[in-house]
Amino acid sequence: MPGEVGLDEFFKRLEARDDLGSAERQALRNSISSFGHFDSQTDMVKEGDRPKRSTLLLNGFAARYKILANGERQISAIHVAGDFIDLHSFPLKEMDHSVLALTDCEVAFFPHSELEKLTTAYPHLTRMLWLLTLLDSAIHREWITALGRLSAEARHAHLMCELGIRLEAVGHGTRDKFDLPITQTDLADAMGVSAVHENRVVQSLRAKGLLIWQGGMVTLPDLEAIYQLAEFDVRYLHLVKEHR
Amino acid sequence: MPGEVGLDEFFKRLEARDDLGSAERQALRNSISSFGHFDSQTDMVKEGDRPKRSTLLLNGFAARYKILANGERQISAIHVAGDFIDLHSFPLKEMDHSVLALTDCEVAFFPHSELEKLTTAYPHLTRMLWLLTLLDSAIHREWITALGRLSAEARHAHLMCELGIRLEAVGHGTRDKFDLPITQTDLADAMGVSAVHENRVVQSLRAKGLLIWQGGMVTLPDLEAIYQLAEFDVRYLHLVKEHR
DNA sequence: CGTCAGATTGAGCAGCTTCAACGTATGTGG
DNA sequence: CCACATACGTTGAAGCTGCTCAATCTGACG
Repeated sequence: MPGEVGLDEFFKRLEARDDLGSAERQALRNSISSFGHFDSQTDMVKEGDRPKRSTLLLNGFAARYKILANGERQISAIHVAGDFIDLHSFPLKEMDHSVLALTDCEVAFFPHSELEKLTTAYPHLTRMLWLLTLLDSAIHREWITALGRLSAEARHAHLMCELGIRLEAVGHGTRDKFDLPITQTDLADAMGVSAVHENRVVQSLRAKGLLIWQGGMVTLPDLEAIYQLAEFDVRYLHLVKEHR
Repeated sequence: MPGEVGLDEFFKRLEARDDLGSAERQALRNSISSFGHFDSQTDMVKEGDRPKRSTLLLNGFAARYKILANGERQISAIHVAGDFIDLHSFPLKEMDHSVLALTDCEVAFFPHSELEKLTTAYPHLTRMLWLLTLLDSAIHREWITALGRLSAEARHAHLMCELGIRLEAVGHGTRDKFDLPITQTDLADAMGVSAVHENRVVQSLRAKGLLIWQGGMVTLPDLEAIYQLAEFDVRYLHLVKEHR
């Protein structure tokens, strides 16, 4: 495992929703077969793959995406440190989309055979892993709402709000200031707009004093205002610790 | 339980992905606390609710939705017979969206206490329930792609293709002919367009000979053509039986 | 200093929206 | 059995959001 990254973000993400026992934590650690690295802009898994392991993102940013007939790309999820990028491939078996490293990424691999053992021996841990995939699902629904009914500007604002909270929850920055070393072109493919329009959206948010974004660092100077513009309600991220 | 509905659709939906043992089937049956009915256009669960049970749709159509600040509605999922409408509330605890009965609905209730027992005693069954929520997730991703990158016409076509397959898989009609007793206004809120435009989309698909929709019955006269228009690839529904 | 990826700008166009009206089928009360 | 109400579908016209194409700018890097 690279010296500077570990499971801290992953455990923080889990413990934000429910306590883990030390046996559970150890069982998770023991389920890791190896660690790895992906260069920026390389595929971590591909549509049609049948992974024998799931990949936990320790550091960096990744995106799930599909390519359309005309070559356009739609990003359906952006993943940060502490997220599994393909835990769903454990029950689902076949990937129905690809996952791209948006930056250099450090990862840990969990063989499905080990995950299956976990589901037999640790029911509560199983529900916690299930929960992680349900959080992805909740975020998907929020994106659907944003894509269907919000303007591109509100949608971009919404994503900034979401990433701030998600990154803060794993100790990477704060809800109003965090690293986001990815391009406007990548964001455009998540927002369902052209790169040109995405740029106009960013400029409009800047002009309104709601977004500072330079050198891969995002600052949201007026959280209350951007939350209102984005109709952002943090509850869909389920950051409440309780028995799961 | 009403005489005309049962768990057939649910078991078909599961068995399309993996075999169930008779003990597992029985355990599922025994987990039902009661049956119920919802009138069309009533909420089955509401955003903010903390359900103590999950609801399996035995018959009818339901939709997950969120309401926006300006009163607009976005539907993020359409559920058919055999679908759990809120299985995710078991690990997630709090509903981050509401679910509406689009038609009269017959349901079965599974108390979370019973589901928790299942996750302790039946690891494989637990993974199958997990799988069901992952199928919802896969559909969410497909909707995100459609909302972000397809025209309203292709998007509507895509939904027709999807519903055909999903309904066929539970024995309600065939992929090219099935009941869909819901309004264009409801569909518009799923497609992320205005009711007026949704109507124009429907007419355009009719004019192209790809859609017949009258009296709540959908026929897709040229499956190959509509699949191509919609860029529909059935694989995201994971209708493959294998060890999960 | 040249190169290249990414960001920015302008201009014209297409898809979808809004508003408003009208059509059509079904049901209900007098 | 008619008068009316209601829900849903359909149509037209004007306007805005976001698109495409094409060019230009900027900063990082070899």
